[in-house]
Amino acid sequence: MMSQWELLKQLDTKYLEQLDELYQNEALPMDIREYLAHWIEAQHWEQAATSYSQATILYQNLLEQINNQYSRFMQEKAFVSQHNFKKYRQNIQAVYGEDPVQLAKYVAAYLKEEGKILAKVVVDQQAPVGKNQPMESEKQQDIEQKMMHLKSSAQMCEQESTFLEEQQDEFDFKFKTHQVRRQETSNYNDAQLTEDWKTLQIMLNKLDSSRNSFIDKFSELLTKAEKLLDILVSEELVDWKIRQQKACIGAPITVSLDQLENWFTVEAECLFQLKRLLKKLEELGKKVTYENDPFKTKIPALKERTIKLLSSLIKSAFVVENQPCMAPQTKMPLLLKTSTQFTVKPRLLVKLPELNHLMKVRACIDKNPPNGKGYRRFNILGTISKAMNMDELRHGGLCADFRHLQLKEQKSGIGGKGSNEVSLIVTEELHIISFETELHWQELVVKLETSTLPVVVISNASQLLSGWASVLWYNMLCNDPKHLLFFSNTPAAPWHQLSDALSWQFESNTKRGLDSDQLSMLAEKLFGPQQNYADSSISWARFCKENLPKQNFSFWIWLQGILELIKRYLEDIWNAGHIIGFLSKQREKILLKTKPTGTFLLRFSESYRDGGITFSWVEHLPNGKPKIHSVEPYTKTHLSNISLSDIIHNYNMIADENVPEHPLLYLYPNIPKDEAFGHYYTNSEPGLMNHKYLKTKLIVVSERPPTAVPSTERLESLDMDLYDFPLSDSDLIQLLETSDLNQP
Amino acid sequence: MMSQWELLKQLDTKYLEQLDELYQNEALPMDIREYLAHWIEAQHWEQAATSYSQATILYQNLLEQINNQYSRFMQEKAFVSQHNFKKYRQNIQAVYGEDPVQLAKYVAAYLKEEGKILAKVVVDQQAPVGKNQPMESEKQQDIEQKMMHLKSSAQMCEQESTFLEEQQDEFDFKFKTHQVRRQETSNYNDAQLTEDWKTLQIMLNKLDSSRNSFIDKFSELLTKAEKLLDILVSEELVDWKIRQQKACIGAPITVSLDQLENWFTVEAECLFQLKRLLKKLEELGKKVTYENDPFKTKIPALKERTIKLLSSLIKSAFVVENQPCMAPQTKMPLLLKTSTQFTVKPRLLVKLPELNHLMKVRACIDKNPPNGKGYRRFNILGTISKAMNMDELRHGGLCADFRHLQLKEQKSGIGGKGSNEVSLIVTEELHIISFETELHWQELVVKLETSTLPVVVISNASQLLSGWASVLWYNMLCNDPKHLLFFSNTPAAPWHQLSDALSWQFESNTKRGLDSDQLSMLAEKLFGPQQNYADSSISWARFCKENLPKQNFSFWIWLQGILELIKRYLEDIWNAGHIIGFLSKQREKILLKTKPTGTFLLRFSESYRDGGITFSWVEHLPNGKPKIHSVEPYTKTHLSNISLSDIIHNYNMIADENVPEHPLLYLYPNIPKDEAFGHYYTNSEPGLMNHKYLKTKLIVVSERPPTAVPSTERLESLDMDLYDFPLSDSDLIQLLETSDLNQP
DNA sequence: ACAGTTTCCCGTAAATGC
DNA sequence: TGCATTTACGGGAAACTG
Repeated sequence: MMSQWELLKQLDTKYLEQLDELYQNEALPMDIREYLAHWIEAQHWEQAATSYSQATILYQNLLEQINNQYSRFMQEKAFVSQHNFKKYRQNIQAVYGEDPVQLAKYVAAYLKEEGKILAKVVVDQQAPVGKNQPMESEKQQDIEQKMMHLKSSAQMCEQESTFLEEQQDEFDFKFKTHQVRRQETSNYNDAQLTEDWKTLQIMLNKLDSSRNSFIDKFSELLTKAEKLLDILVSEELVDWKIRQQKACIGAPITVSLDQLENWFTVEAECLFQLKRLLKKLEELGKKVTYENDPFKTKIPALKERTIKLLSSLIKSAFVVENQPCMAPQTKMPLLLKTSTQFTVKPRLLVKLPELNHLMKVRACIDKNPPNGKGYRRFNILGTISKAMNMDELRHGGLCADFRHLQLKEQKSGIGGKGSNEVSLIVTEELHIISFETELHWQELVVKLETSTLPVVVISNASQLLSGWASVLWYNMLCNDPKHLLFFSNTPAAPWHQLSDALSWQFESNTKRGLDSDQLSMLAEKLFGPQQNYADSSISWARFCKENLPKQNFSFWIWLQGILELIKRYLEDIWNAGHIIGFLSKQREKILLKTKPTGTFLLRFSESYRDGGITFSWVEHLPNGKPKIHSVEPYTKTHLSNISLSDIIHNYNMIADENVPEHPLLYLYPNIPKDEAFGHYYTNSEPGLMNHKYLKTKLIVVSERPPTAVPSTERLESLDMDLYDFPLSDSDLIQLLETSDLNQP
Repeated sequence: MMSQWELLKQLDTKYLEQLDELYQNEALPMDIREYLAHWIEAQHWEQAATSYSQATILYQNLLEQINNQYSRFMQEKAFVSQHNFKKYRQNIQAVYGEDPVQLAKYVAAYLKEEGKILAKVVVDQQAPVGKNQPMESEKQQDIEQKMMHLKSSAQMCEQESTFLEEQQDEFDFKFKTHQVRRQETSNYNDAQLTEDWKTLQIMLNKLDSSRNSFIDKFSELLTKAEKLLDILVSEELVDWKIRQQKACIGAPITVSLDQLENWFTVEAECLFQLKRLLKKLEELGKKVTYENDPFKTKIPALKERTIKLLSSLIKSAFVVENQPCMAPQTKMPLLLKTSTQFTVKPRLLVKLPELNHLMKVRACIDKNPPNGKGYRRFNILGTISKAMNMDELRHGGLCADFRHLQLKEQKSGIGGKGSNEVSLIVTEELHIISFETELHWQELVVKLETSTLPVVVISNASQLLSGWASVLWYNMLCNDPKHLLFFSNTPAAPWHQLSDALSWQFESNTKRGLDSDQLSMLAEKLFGPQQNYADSSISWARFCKENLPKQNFSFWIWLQGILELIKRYLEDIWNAGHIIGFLSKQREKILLKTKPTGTFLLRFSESYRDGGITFSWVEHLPNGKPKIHSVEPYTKTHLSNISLSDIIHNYNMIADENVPEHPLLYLYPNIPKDEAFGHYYTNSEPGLMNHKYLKTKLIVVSERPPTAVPSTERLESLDMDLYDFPLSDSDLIQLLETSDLNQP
């Protein structure tokens, strides 16, 4: 089994950070936690924390474990590890030798905190959107219960039918015996016959009553099944579809169909069982019947109900599990490019082994196109007809996995019927791919159809972002799965929804979303400064069509440019949380001004279309006034050659005939530069030609502007108030000569 | 009219350099040559050079012209130009005031030298390859003469036929009159009749003799035409085809078909004329004939000869003017990529207006594929059938311009018939596209066929260079136009051919080829050091398949990597001749060691696959020994961000807590750095956000290696011989402290 | 397993269409 | 004419295939 520690180590950055913090307090070295994970987790520390003797035993055992590990290191010649463990042991002896209970307390506390982190993960995963997590769970349990009940009721019906059969057989036997006897011995012993007849009469009455009660039960059972199906279809499936929409646009939720499949399958099995049962009852009814026999009068209706219910269930069970998607790693489903392959996967949630390879699914696009003039028409190329099958090895569902499909535009002459419709731009034009199949099984004939969410079709990657904005907007705001004219009257988006969606864009492409400060900055950019953005909402045009003030690109293009920059060049330091990125210059000043000279932070440029990042640092002038410097933002052009970390590492300011200065010292709030970025510096690898050529490196420099001071350190103690004015060279020389600072 | 000076200024770099050199001697400032171009060229300087009075007049006039120009500058407020011209005038007065003849001599000499440069251009353009320029021209004149002769002979035949007709008409008339008279007046005036008969006899004899002589002349004419066609086909057309092959691989020759078309057309016209003539003669023969009439006995043979000659001419006249080519600007014909459009243009050199739109040409590929197992088969997609037509507007020929064709591989099951053939790699597999058409005209039926040179078909741009090597090798070494198995036994290339071809690669992609020094370095790289490479030759494998010593790429790949680097990032300074580029380190040292410290040159790296360029400079150590420094080569990765000129501009060496040094001063041999490269520096444009952000720039730096001296200037006067040994920091400090150099 | 070869597809540039 | 949209294709990487 995997240890708790192993589980923890696999978590996302943000949880690892918590873990890291937990072990800041060095009560237990993490190395020990790591190497002795299984052993540590197997002990009863909590108990030991209240018992001196137990604590002592654990203490001794821990030391022994450490020694064992030490020996293993020795065998592996892992010298450094040996050294460390030796020190750990000494340390533990020194600290806990007198007080092993304390050790037990600490370890117990650690384990408990770790457990809390893990628990939080589970919570976050299960209900990151719907806040009604416990309710959900209750609902699910309720369905589960009803499902069990349905199953056992059906089982009981089955049994009862056996009982009915026996009852009727007994009657039948007696009745036939009676008839024979009456023929053989007519007039003989009339009383006996009358007696028999009476008995038969009673038996028949009982049988009739049993049949009636059975039919009633059956009907009741069907009613239950109907209600249950309604819950599955109108609540659970609808809910799943909404979650699928959110997941499509990046929400960090898993949208498994397994539970739904299970429910649909169980109910289908029950219904098929009932259907078989009805057949059996019909047979029974043929053998023994009588006036007002309920089997004769009521079974046809029951049969019809069952079949209707079954086909309704099966129709609802045909869904698109994986929405059409070009390259899964780009995280942009529902956005298709002509002449580019895509994948889509419809699935039948009724997973009966007998259905494997039974149903052939055909794909087609735009079965019901809107009457628009410029509405493009497409053909699907590739294998558009596939049998649904289940991949038992991979525990998969019953589905048709379409791959290598592609769209081609039909270059028709004149397409439009109705001509004065709204003509949408291509990235707002929605299309639907649908799937059809038929089920012929056990006298059942059901036509199935399902379709994808609306899809945007582009012809070039340059339309990608614009198309993705449409997909985002649609699935954020519209739960109608077929509203093809959504963009002919596009609704505005409330900030509380949009902010989630924006964060998802980052979260799904990197290991870090946007925090509330960052989102605030974005809100301010969209709405202007306000106390609270909860009730604000932004129009579609403002979001991605109108340009930002003074720029020639929209908010969306700007934001995506930054995301692209992060994905391509800044992923490490973004994940590490070193980039505040989204903050206004005002806020930047507020953050930096109280910090020591040389404190810097990273901020995304607001004026670059394709993403730019700048660093700003604070310098406290001798007059006490803080001055914030920012460099020209770096773009992908720069970063493709030098990593931002290297730029930060080597950045300096030059002035002719002066020694260069390095103005960047601490990453805000107070992390020494090398501690934050040192990990990412490119170390000049000792190449093959070390001796043939002089090593070179690319660095970024600025020239010290004339208003600034040539050397901060040297002048810091000069308590003057001159530096908001430009200084001439001679001024500076005078300054330097009158001070005694040029003698080190 | 354009002045000589204007013409000169439009020439290629290499000529401009000669011009530049010419004016190095400042006998006449180039400014004056520029501004007074027309006037200067209109005077008779040569005459004046021998006549004091004329020289004096010109001298005076020149001063006046300068004054006029000076006034114009004044109006334009061109202050600097005013200043210059004033100085020029003073200078001229000072130098030539006493000796105006000298001035005239100089100017005359200048104009003469300029003329020589222009003449050289014309020569270079006309016969840059074939060295037998005058012979060529003689040959052409000879053909031209024969052509004229043929034409006029045909014309004379035509006239003679008219004479013949008249002669025969006269005879016919007389003969018929005679017959009538004889009938009307039988026995009357016998003597008159006899006389008439005699006259008729004489006339018929004359006619017969005329006919015979005409037939002989005609036959002679056909013989001439046959000989002429043979010259056109076996010499001129073959010659053109060879030149086309050279031009395909980059040779700077123009391969116009116009003259050939003219010749073919003229001869065809003559032959058609003769054909019509023969018809006419046949008619004449039908009207008047007699025993042994040569028209009866000889015309059929002549007709056959004429038709045979005509169809032979037309067949030969069908050629591929433009070989298949993907993108003309890449300069790589005969190299096709599957699924990529290409162009190809067959042309009929017989340009008769009547043939316009008459002939439909069909394209197909690999009509006669070799029996090879792995030989791929292709289909041509696109419009593969086109009528030949002529674009009169653009003075074009009669041709079928195929565009938007593309190749697709036939994915056959098992293709091979013969199976143990040599299986060539794709870039050595040759294919031929052929064109078929038929001419039905004037009772003539001719089937025409022509085909392209062998083509290499690749599927990805990564195979481009390899494929281009094949095209180069084939057309450099093989004049058989259909040798599909050329690469099954590839011949070696003599250096004298290869060196031309290599230079062409640069010449066709930039404005500068390779000079003999550069080619020597390449030869040395291929053959090792030798006195003379004229007789060396290099195998196909060594050229582009085997790796260079210690590298993992071939000679060809290396060279193309450099060419690519030049095309993309260094074109300007390459064209300007600032890059020596190809030279060994030994030679580099020889060139630099006698030059002052700070003299540098640019050299291509020999160890980078995708092209690398480094600069090396000389530093004279205090001990007098020259030391050559080279930086790590720059690759496309660097140059895509900073131009080499900017790197050179800002390059410096740093050492902690020292002022950076700029070690690059003069481009070899002695051009100040900024003079050579200043033109190409990126001036930091004053952007929009000058005040918001601190300007930054990317620069390249090296750290001063410990063996070198911290500051050349400071230590130059220390006459010590320490510097071949590493110095420790403390050594250096001591050195500095014991000298008095740290007080500026 | 692998090298030679082809296919796939992004992103830029050019062409096309409306 | 100008803008929206599509087509073309170089180049890097993945996929294919004997």
